[in-house]
Amino acid sequence: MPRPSRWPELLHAAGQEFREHGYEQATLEGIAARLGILKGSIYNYVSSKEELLLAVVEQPARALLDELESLRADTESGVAVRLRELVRMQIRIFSEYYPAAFVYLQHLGHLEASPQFAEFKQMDARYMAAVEALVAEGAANGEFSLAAEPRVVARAIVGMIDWMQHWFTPHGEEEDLRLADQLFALALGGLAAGGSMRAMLGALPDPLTRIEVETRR
Amino acid sequence: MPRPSRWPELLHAAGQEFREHGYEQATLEGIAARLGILKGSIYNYVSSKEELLLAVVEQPARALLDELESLRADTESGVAVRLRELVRMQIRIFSEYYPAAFVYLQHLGHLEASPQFAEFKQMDARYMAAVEALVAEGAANGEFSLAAEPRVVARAIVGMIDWMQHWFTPHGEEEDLRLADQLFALALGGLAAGGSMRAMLGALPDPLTRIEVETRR
DNA sequence: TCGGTTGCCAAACATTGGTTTGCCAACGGG
DNA sequence: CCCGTTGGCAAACCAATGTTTGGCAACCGA
Repeated sequence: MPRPSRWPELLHAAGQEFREHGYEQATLEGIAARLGILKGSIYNYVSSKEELLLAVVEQPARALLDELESLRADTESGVAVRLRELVRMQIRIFSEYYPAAFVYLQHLGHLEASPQFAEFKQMDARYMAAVEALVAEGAANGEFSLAAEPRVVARAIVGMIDWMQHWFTPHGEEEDLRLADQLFALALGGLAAGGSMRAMLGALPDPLTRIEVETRR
Repeated sequence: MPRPSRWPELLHAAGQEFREHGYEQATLEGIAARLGILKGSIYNYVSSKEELLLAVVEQPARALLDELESLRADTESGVAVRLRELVRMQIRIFSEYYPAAFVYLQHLGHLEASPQFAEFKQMDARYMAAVEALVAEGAANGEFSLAAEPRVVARAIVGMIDWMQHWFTPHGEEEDLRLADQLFALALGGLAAGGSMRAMLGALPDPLTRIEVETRR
């Protein structure tokens, strides 16, 4: 029988297991079982469990920063448009790298704590700073009219999105986009967005097509 | 030397330790060390580590539901006012039961997974349902004009608040209230809340007094 | 065909950390 | 004053699980 490198499989299996049980609870045995191998064999690919977590989480994290960079390059669009793109992007990446991105969000704490991941802490800080700058820019040029400090606004928006892991499971691109635009509309116009503000929001997604929601929060 | 029951101390120590290291990483030894006793001695108070987590988390969880109940009893105030109270309440409880409430939010997943905590899962579901109902009521009576489904709106608001654990550490009642009202203003009016919507928001908190923010997100 | 490399098995290892047990000192009500 | 209760110590127990080691079979390029 053929013997291709099963590294992608391993990554996938680890992602699944980490998502279902969390990093601590997940066992190398469980991960290995998904490939039909023994736990010891995993050490042909990585030299520790934590390194496996790193590998899983690296892809979505890097994708996030990469796209953020290209978003920064966009100096033509208005701030609101760029913010919408940011929201869309984050949800798209969440879906695209699904189990991995979920794990990333879920273990931000662990990642930032471990000295192994100083790099991630930095990546995260840069991401947060970018969002904050975007908000501040909008406030400065008059597109936004903030009722709260930019730092707080930025964190609230990011939180709204990041908490999504608890109640949303990706089902497809169309739904992802719909959800992203709903969240963006909410961020932009709040609970009153349907009224007088509707005009400046542009075409809003159809609220009649229900978005799937998990029980957990 | 006197021998008072050190149960409160234990609860406090456990809360601290769970917050700093997370439930899995925290060790009974570490908790015991805070009291100057041995880990085995903890079993005079609880019969398992998980029971200790339960005990820590029970207070804030129950407080949350209790206050939610009294909020439901309020049928006089408008929906917006009740929603503001809800936001204030959640942040107040977060601060009041600080280490414990933090642990509660951080381990929602673990709690809901463990069969031990079926009760909590139910509590959480009821809480979420209440928020959703509030949003829907506001949409129905015209106070709100939603740009997204009530389920999504409710979850976004709750997420915005719950994610707070990652960047906010309580420093005092005044600041708590200020933060709560900023978040509420954001939920109600979004990024444009300072403009045309300012009137209907009433007295907004002074955005000049900076709110302390942690580095993490 | 041959030598090295790869991927895995099989089993043992080590250590952490939750849990159990038996005992003892101090306290406090009757 | 005495006995039951409480809270803690000391040490052992034990299970889970991350990690190591040595070997072997399949594959591959030369």
